[in-house]
Amino acid sequence: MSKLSRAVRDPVVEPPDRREQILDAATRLFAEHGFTDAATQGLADDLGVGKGTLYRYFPSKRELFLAAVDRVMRRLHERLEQATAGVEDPLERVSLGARAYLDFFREHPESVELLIQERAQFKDRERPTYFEHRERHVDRWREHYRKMIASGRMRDVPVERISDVFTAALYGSVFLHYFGGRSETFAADATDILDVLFHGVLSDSERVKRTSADGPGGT
Amino acid sequence: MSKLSRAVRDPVVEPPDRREQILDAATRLFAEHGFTDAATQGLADDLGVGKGTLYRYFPSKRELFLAAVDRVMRRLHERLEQATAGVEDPLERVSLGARAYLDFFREHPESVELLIQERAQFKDRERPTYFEHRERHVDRWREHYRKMIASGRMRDVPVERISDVFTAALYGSVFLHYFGGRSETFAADATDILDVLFHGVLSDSERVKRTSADGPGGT
DNA sequence: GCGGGCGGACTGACTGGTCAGTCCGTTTGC
DNA sequence: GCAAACGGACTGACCAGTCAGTCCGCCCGC
Repeated sequence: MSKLSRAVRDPVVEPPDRREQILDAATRLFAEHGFTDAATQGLADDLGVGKGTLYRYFPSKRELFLAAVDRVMRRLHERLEQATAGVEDPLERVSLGARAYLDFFREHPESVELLIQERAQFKDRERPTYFEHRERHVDRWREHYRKMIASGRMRDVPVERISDVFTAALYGSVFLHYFGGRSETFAADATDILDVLFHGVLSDSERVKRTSADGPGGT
Repeated sequence: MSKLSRAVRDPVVEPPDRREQILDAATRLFAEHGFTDAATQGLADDLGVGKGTLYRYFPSKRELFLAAVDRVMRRLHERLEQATAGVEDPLERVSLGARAYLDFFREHPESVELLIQERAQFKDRERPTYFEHRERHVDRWREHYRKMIASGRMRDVPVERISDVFTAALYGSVFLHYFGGRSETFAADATDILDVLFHGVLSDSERVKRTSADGPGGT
């Protein structure tokens, strides 16, 4: 009886769980010590399992690491999806997306570390995980820019340029903020970044609605 | 006589030369293989010297690496200085600076790699080299923004926000461009980035001079 | 029911290989 | 001839990955 209910509720420790547990601990450890300095023995110790067990779930340290990075990126994009779900207005969507992007990395600084580690340690990879994921989603964002240009809400600038600069600003902000340490001071707030970016991207008519510019000037 | 003049001009193979040679080779090697996978033996081989010699100039692999990073950053700032030397107009200075910044990293991709490697391998460092250098120079840039705000050429936005977003966009652009591989497509061109950034930063009056915005829109 | 045995999840000591850093013999320049 | 500079063999630490063995839950034959 107790045996049966146990079998249903807590069957030994079902493998999928174990895999996730390993990924959790690995993410933490890799983020804390870096790929090279994170010893698999330490990971096993953290989990309270034998080292051999790790290799039952992942063929190598490298694959384990990459699985952790991939999971992080999947979660980022899920988060973006959630944040923008049901919102129709493209401008609103972009704002929410940017905010969610920054929030995600602020809430999960270990994700930033993992991206850095991937770039640093696996130079051989044709394309880092970050880009693989970005490429799968960037088109949707560009579509929003196109719509806004069509409706006269954005200046007619190549959408690739818009998305590239947006990405660069957000990406750069995440990294600088994460690196810089002095979290409070670096512009991590989406509002600040969007303020600057939008006023380069929005059409005049859209722009005057949200800003009070001032003074004359000349070159 | 020849001894004397030689002692002054070229004492033996002056250590500074040898030191620079080592740094050159180390920069190349670290950038190519990453810190961990760059073996000091390989470096010695590249240079055609014994491994012991390296340790006559640098106390450890770590110090050697950090010296290389530091040199890179010094060179970047020299380059920025040069690029803007003699130019009075603050707007012009900022443009030239941004351009020089991107050019520098495009011409020296190994510098990007070194910055990544530093962050990845030396998590213990209070502040990465990049920031140490940035902090020594950022005030000057902010001064330009202040001037432009005062003269009505920029919107009255906190200068910290301006410099943070500018830095983020440039920094992000360098990294994305470097990572992304497909160099041609990513907006690495300063003109594109500045176009977007300036129109969020410049005052209306300054803005109308350089853009033709269009169409209406509304939220 | 019940015991024997089967499968497979798990363990951790061990191996093989890698390298940073050392150290002393040698060479070079004066 | 004597420093100072150099070379490169050597060592000690470290660690990913392995594998022979253990342990435990379950199933099957009685």
